[in-house]
Amino acid sequence: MHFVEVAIKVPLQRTFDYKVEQLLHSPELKPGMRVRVPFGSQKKVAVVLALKTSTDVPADKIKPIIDIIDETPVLSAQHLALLKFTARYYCYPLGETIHTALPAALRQGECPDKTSINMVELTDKGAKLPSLKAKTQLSLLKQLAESGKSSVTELKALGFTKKTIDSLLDKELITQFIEHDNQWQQRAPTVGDKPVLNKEQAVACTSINQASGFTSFLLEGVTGSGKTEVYLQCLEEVLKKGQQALVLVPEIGLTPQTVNRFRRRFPDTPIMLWHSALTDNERLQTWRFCEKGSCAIVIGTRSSIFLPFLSLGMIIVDEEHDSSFKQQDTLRYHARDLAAYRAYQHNIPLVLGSATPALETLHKAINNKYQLLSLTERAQTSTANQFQLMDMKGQPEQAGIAHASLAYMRQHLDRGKQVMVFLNRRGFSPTLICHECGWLSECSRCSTSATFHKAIGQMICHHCGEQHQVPHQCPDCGSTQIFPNGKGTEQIEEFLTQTFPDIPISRIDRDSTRRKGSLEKALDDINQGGARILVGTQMLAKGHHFADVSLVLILDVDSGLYSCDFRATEHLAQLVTQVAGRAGRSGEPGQVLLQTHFPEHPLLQDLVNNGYQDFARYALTEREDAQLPPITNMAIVRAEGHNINQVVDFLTDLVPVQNISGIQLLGPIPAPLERVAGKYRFQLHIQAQERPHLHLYLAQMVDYISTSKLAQKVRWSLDVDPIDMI
DNA sequence: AGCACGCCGACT
DNA sequence: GTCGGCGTGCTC
Repeated sequence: MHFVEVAIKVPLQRTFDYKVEQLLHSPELKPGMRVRVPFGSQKKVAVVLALKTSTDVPADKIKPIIDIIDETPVLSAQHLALLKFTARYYCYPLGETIHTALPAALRQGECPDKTSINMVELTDKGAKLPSLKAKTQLSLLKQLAESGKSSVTELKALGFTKKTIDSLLDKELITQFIEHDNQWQQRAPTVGDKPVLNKEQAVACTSINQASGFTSFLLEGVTGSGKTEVYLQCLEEVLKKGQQALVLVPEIGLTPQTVNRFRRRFPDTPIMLWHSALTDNERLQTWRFCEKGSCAIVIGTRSSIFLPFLSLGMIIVDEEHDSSFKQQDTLRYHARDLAAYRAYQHNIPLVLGSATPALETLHKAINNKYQLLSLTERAQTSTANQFQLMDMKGQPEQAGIAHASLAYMRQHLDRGKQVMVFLNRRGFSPTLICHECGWLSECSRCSTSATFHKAIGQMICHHCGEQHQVPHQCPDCGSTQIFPNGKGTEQIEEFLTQTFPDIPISRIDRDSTRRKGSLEKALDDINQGGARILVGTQMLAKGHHFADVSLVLILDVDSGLYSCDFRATEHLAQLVTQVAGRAGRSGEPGQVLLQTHFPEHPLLQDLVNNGYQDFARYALTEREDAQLPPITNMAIVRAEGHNINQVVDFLTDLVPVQNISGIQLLGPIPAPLERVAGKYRFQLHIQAQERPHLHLYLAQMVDYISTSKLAQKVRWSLDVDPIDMI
């Protein structure tokens, strides 16, 4: 008699055994294959973890598998090991972990093997970029001129229609061909034009290329220092060895410009993209191409860390500090940290690149776990910025902008430059206040305010989305004297429109870019010089290049200085540095103004005078003193429910699970937003000097929770290595 | 998480 | 009489 141990997608910290009755007649059953099994009263797809000749399950309980789905495993032994590690590290059920890693098409039943892709490229006629009346057709030609070739699905993702493609095919400006999954013969790549590296870049490339086996590098390079060029030249060596590479990028980092740069460098190398907008079929296709070795480079967001590779030669994580690498629900994995495990597994180099490395990464570099490579020279086109702290104490101001700041804005605008104003709060004002009785607009379901959106005349809660009409009168005292309280981007835009009536202004935030394609349109407009003042939130900070911006004004620096989240200053410094990187790219130095009431704050002083590199090292010593991550290791148990007592009781019950040495517990404490969408939220912080202690404790705790009756009354989740406290 | 089983209230 | 409410317990 033969048995199999399988993982099933159920929220249980255990696996299940089945018997296999006619093993002789079935094709060779191997770990990583999917089987169909009876489960309770239902049928489910399960993944085989191991074959065994005995089981602890009593004979009257064990059932036979129904059938075998795959002829070859969907998960290799190594891949299975990665997923087992992930499940254990994040204390998440293995079946659910496998479920999140697999593309939807492989989650249930058999699926057709998609092995070919429809591609298009320019014909000789098309390469001359003839003038066309149709604008979209012309821009498609331009895109192809940039990228070399492109799959039809990718073009559709960029907003081109089948009609546009068809008419270009009719005109014989482009031609269509099929790329099969065996077309990449793992041969030496054709390499496009490449610049000569400066000394630091060359040192970085040599170090990475000479690495034998698993080595982690932190490529710490200021904006404009040419990190991407280092990636490209390292990738070239990987391709020459006939190996594949994975390039992880932040969610907003997957722009056509980035991708085109890779395509132009390696014109005949299959490069595929992986991001949330792919359809199930496209995901399956990319998955298959990767596992067969038919795709050489994947550029992908967080979840591409779970792709299978035939012979992975390198993993690159660009902007490794970016928080989008950490999944914030269900399986709360960090793609950068899993990348480290994968690189170790495959015995290959890992390259983490950032101008503003996370303190976690820097800590490892300082302790020689990662090899530090610094790029300090800026390329010709960019110059170092001048930082200036604008002391707001006693300053006359309007709409939160100091008069002195306005004077600077005018100077830069008079010189024909663009100005960027940055405020991390959308809407007109975060609250409305009653002048008579002090009433504040609050969300009825959350412990937070309802934000005033003037343009659409609505009050909106930014946490639960609840929306209602703007009140004419105070709901408490009936007064009509109710006013906006505090500033949002909408208000800044309104004020600047009045102050600079002749200057076109563009506002970029989640509200102004809701419509598909509107962000691209706005960015285009800015780069054409159509808008001269840019007002925006986070969205403005990342990735986009604005050559003519010479002044950056950051309005709400102080909110990051005194926050309950110990990572707030780190994030503020990263943001300031990234925003500042948007200025001064056209040759002359940019100016960066930080408005603050605390100009003497040591962290601000350090950041402004010595830059992020220095700031980060100082911030690490603060974490050391406070015994916070990354010096110590942390996990948070979060719980929420409509009944506050059930939530608190659940967490309180966890505290004395076991006294394990080296564990500190804090809580239950209310979450920074105690009530969201009518639910109460509390958390328990767990900290340990030693990681093994933490994991021992967590494993035991999760085990205990599975037997706890109190757990059934609340929604709970465990966050290992949390990056924010919410 | 599903789903079945089970034990109480209001309906044709 | 029975339809259906959701509390409790189990899934190899």
